[in-house]
Amino acid sequence: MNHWLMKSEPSAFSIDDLAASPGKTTVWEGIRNYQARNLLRDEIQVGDLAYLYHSSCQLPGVVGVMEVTRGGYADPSQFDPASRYFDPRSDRHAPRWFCVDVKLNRRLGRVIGLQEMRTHEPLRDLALLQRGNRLSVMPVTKPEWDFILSLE
DNA sequence: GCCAACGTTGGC
DNA sequence: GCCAACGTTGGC
Repeated sequence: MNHWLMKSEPSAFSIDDLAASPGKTTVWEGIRNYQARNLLRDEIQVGDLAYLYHSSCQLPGVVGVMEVTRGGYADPSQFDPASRYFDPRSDRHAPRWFCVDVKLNRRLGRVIGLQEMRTHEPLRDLALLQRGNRLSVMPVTKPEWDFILSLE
């Protein structure tokens, strides 16, 4: 089993949205970055766990744990002209973008903030904290995962 | 709202 | 294939 961190702007999709429908599966759609796409398509599998990270908000940080309920499949929104994620250049027979399904495992007791994480030596190599990182889906090692949980 | 750091696009 | 222009992300 692998561990991940997925970013979302809470104004678009937040932990509250996930918590509003317990047990419900959510399509993690709209990722339009090739590096993240490759992770969604090739690496992320059913049973993997992912931290939900709130970005571009008052207190950026990790807010919850999600579980992957379906591995990479063609992101339906790329074919939907009504979707903000529509991509007219994508071909149904060779989809350009992929998504996964997730459900909320649990909300953390508090936000593990970005600045707080920066102060901890065991998180020195955390992908999220590297300079200029803009990936919206990124790997988290098991030790990093456990350390972040220990901060709760 | 600012701006640094990217990624993407497109002319050549 | 290079690279300038442009668009986006995301912390502050």
